[in-house]
Amino acid sequence: MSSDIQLLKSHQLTVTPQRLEIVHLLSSHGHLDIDTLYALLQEKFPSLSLATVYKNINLMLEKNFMSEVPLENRKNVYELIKEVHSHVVCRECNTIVDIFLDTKALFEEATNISHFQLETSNIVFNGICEKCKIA
Amino acid sequence: MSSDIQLLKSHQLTVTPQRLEIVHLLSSHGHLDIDTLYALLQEKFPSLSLATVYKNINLMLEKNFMSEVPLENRKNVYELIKEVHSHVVCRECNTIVDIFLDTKALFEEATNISHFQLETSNIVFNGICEKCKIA
DNA sequence: CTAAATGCAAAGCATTTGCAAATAT
DNA sequence: ATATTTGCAAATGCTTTGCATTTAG
Repeated sequence: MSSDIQLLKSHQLTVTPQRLEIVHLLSSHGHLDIDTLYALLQEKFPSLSLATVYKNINLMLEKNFMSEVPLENRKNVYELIKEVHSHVVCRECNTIVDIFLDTKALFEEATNISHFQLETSNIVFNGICEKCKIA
Repeated sequence: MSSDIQLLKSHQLTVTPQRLEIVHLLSSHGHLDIDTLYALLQEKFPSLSLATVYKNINLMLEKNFMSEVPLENRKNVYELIKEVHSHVVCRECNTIVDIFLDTKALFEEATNISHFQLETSNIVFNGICEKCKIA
């Protein structure tokens, strides 16, 4: 898709087929860890090197093109930068869902208590999703 | 301190000098990553093996004696299990502060939006502490 | 005395680096 | 044509494992 090309260019990233596929996979899957991303990329580029995936992830992190989400008991996952949001993780099927919460009050509370000048937050909820709850 | 001994015993952990020092360091420092913990332990036990530190951390995690806190752009830190709380991290001096927030409303909001049965949350605020702000 | 923990060395993963060949602009 | 990226292989770094020795209960 040409919007993916624009997205890469707007972040000063040279457009390569490998990078386009990374963008495509991340926008269709939402969040992926390195190994899953590599496995999916290999379907399209069997000779792709894992080193290339690492290099691109690091580059894209530097360019603020993607972000790294640290999770408990799991490898970090990566997602394209988008509106500020929180995550909900299913402990059973590992599904990660984005949720948009109003965190203003909490942010203020945290500022008042800590006396820090707060800039960002990372909020993750862990539990079990509807499907897994039934099963 | 004998309370540290009781703490270990109550979690079915054999009491060793190395473990007592781990408890002592964690209760005095609050949060430590592996390397810092290892460095501090070596002051008291110069021949301590890093493998022993890893083994103990894993054991203590299993026994729900300590917990692992994943942070952005940093190695995980470890802390003794205590009341549910959130963390505030200074990007300048890396100080980590515990804060006790009322997250009930947010928890409910997240539950309503996601339809997950939520169990735990991990809330981290990043910013700059008072001392570093001035400096 | 028996079970468990420690320390060391080796093994096993994860991530990064260097460089020649290929590709993007 | 030049600069950048890719893929490979080697290097580095982090964590776990196996085993002999020591320590705890």
